[in-house]
Amino acid sequence: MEIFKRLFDRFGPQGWWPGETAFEVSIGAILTQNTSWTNVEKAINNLKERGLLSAHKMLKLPDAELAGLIRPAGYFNIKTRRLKNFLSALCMDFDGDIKAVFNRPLYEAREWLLSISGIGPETADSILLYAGEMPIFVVDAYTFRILARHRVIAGDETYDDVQQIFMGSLKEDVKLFNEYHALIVATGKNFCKKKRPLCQSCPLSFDAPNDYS
DNA sequence: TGCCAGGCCGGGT
DNA sequence: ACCCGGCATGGC
Repeated sequence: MEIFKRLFDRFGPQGWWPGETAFEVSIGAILTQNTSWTNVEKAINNLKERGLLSAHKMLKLPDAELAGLIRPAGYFNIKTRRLKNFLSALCMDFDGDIKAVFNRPLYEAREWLLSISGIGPETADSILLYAGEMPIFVVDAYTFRILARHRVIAGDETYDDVQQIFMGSLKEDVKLFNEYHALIVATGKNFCKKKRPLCQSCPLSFDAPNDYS
C-alpha cells in the first residue's frame, strides 16, 4: 500500500485529532456523527468556555441545558441522550476517567464502548485510536466510497470486513492508522461527495484489479 | 437553493 | 438479516 504515501505527499500531515484531552476527543467523536467538524467545534467550545469538559460535570447537567450547549452540532436531542449514555457508563464503570478505559485490553475496551447505545463501530474506534492511542483502524463512509469506486471492494462488505482490509495488510502502528484515516477523510472531502456514483478523477491508484489513477 | 456533513438506532419486513 | 426513516444545524 503505497497509497498512503501518495495521499501523504498530496495532503500532508493532518494532525488529528483536534482536541486537547482524551475526554474532549471522545466527546467530539460522538458529536461529529454525520456532522461537519466546524459545527462540532462550536459545541465543544460552549462546553469548554464553561469548564464543563469533565464526565461528572456533564452528567449532572440537566438534559435541556446540555442540549442547548451542543445545539450547533445538530441532532442535539439524540446526541444529548448518547452523551449521557456514555457519561453514565463512564462514571459508573471507570469513575469518569476515560484513560482508565484504555488500560483495558483493546478489544475489551472496544466492546465496552460498543455496548453503549449511541456508540457504533466508527465512534468506538475513533475514541480508541484518537483518544486512547490504541492500534485500531477507523473506517468511515468515505473509506467505503473510495474503495468501492476503485473497485477494491464490491460494496456489500461490513465495517469489520473493510477494517480487516487495512489492518490485515498494514503494520500495526498507531501513528500510521491515525494519519491514514485522516488522509482518507481529507481525500473524501475533496473528491467523494455522495452524489457521485463512480469516481473518475480521484487522485488514487490501487494495484489491482483496476487502476483508475 | 438544495445538498452535504468524520453515524447510529429502532421498527418494520 | 437487511432496509429505511428519523435525527438538525451550518457552510457552500
